[in-house]
Amino acid sequence: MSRYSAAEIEAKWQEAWSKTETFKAVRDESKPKYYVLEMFPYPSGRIHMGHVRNYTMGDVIARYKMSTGHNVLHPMGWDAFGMPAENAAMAIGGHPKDWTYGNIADMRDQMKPLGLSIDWSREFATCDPEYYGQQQALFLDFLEKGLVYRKNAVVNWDPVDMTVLANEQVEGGRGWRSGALVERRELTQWFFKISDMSEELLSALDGLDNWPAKVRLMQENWIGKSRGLQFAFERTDDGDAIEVYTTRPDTLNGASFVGISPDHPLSKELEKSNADLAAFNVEARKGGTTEEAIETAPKLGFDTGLKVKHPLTGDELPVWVANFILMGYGTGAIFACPAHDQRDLDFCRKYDLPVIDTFYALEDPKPVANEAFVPPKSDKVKWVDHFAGLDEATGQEAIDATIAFAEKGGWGKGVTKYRLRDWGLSRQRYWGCPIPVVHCDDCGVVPEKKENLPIELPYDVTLDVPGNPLDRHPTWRNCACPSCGKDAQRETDTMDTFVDSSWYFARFTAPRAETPTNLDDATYWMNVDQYIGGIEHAILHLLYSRFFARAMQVCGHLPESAKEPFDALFTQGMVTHEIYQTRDEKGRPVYHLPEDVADGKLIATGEAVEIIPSAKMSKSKKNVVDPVSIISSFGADTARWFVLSDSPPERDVEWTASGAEASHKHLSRVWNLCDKIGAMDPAATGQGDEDLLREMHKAIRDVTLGVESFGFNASIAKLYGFTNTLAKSKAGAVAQKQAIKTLAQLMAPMTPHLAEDIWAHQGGEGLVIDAPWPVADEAMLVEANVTLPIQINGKRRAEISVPADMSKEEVEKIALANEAVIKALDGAQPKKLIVVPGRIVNVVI
RNA sequence: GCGGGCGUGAUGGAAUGGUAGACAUACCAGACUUAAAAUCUGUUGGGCGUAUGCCCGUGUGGGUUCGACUCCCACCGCCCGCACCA
Repeated sequence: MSRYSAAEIEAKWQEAWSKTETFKAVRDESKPKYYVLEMFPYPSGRIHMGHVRNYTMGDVIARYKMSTGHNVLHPMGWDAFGMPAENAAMAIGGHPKDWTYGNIADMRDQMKPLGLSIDWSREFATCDPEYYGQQQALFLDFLEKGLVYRKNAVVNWDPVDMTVLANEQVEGGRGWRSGALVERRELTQWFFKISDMSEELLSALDGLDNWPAKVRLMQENWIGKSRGLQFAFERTDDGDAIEVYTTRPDTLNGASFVGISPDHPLSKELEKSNADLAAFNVEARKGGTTEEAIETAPKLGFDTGLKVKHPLTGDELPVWVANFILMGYGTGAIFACPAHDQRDLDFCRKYDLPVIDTFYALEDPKPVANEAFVPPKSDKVKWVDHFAGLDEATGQEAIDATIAFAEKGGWGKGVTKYRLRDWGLSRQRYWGCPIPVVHCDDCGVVPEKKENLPIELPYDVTLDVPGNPLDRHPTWRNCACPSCGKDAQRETDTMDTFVDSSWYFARFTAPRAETPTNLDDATYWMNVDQYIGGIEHAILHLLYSRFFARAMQVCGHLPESAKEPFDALFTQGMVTHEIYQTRDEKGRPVYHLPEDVADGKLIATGEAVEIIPSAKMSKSKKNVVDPVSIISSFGADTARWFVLSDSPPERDVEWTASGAEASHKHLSRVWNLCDKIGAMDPAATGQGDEDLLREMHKAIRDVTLGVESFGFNASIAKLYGFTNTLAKSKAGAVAQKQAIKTLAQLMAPMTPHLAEDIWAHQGGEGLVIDAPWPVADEAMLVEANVTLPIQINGKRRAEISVPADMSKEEVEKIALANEAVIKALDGAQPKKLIVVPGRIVNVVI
């Protein structure tokens, strides 16, 4: 008997698929199309287990759909622009382009042995000029349609390196290289007008039934639609207005001060003549630009000395500058109601400002001390003295009444606002798609002509000093103005890499087209029927892609039907691994590679290691498992089988060596089983043919259900079960052969190479990938009898076996005649008797 | 800080509001073997008990229900995102 040799059969079947061009996607109107896409990878140079899991899931879907008669598009590409290439160039020398293309070649080589059903003829990288040139064309189209504009925005500024920093380059408020305290600084930058589509992007979420509810909710919160009151406070000194926006106008009577952002025009005006305020603002602008940094920074305030008049009470309120007020949201000015907002309360306690209660809990009317009273807007509360005449009302009722009251009085109006900001796409970096515009002294900002695209990145750059090398390139910047022809200068900012990934799915439908898309191809292949990727992309990437699909439709690059580009979304979990650590003499952790550890001890020294379970794989923690070494020792099918088994796809899966070995053992077992059945006398009869086939049909039903509902782990559990049944079966050769062939088909999406080999071994016709998916015979699934548990007061005490179609009344009779029930009742009548047909009996005593 | 999620044996996990622990790992025992590996078989949530069986048990505390891992409230822990990481 020969042994299961993954290396041998995997190479063989990959060659067979390649020879027949099985995975080449060609338009075919006679079949339903199916577009399955996994989020494309960043070419770091090494694939990791997370990739294996992500692409295997997509591959299962793709292969399953092929078997069910679909014309499948399953492409692959590279999200190839971005900072790591520049960082590598700075750290180890070399050029971002060479580094990136080298990594792509390496990763492709590592990925191909997985046997994925990918149409490699459609492959591209976002750093290919053919791709980013079309992206530049899209930018110009968006510009023409008014979907792109320029305005000022804040960036992280490193005052020592004199360069813009990404958020991830700010560590604890300091630049990662220089260690200097980071400042927020304004630059003129390009923006996509995504906020114009806030309402559309929000309301269309309702139609995304096949997206996880949590992702829709996260997007909804991110867009952040709010209804509030906009009105002005009048300054007592010169009568000028300070416009504020509030979502809690009902608390207006509890206002204790008006707060403005350090970047509010009034604050900027005042700091010119107020050195103390100027110093305060410098301090307030320190730190990173992230919302997290701003929200968690200590709350600081500065009393401007100005006063404003409360529009209702006429009281004077002080005007403070506060570091936690964002210029980018609302009007950059608020009024604070400390009694009903914890942040305002902390601020007022710190600066000794008054706290005025505007409502109390119905049953507990006590003034606020050090904890703000913030009930849900739907709770009824008791109002201290509400101007709109309310006594007991919910917050929402009071908000509505206040807005109506303000509009009637003419001093304010109800306004709908969105938290969603326009998408800043400018990056002061080299390794990205150049923004195709030219700055001309006479004509201003001029779009490049489409015939001059792509505006290619120059190769001759140096990355040895911080900053954007395009800025200091001697000649690349110089060009002729596309409008007047005079000497002009190129824009040196490049695009955010999110732009690259916001339309690649559309490009895959016609990757070599001379325009961004080919409308016929896009109409045929779009939408993506199943998109698969990490939950970390739940908001930005997916929201930006939804915006792009709409903007591309406006420009005629996508059909109307493709404006929600992803019909179904699945977010998969990570692959984790234990971390093995010891401590050095100072107590700092020292990490060890999995291969250096056995039985909880270091192999070299025998020292015991601490084990941290279920940690995200990371190089610095040394808990990475390299798919390449797994494939070379066990084969791709084992790796694929393992990452699908055990954990549900949306959750993290922990890689364990024993689990991988067990997967391999199981596949060997299946292979041996195939060998054994193949050697049976074709005429041999046995016992239990019917039972085996019954189990086979149940396996077909359950495995299919698992694949269709992303329950791959459940499918695999069923396949284990069915394999065990088959291994123990004494059935005749015909039934066993049918069973193993069906097993091969059911395993084919997960372990395609092994499945092909078994299929061929058992004389299956053609390739298993081309064989139609088996269909469960309903008649074989019907069970004659069911086992019903009998509960007494909700606890299982006995069980009975009854015909599946037995009436409720008869089941009741049998249940009451049960020994355990009679004993428990002890002659009394049951209080209640619940019979759920086919499920359970509960006797309440 | 804000938004979203997760929490079940030694371990990964299963369970349309209906028998908690399917399937797998690990451990233990047995078969085969001169022996080991490989393979096969069996046991295994905790406690009490010879046993029929009984009690406890799904992060913690409450609630809804005939019945809760599942629904609701509060808390604890961990993970993801927070607009220049991809």
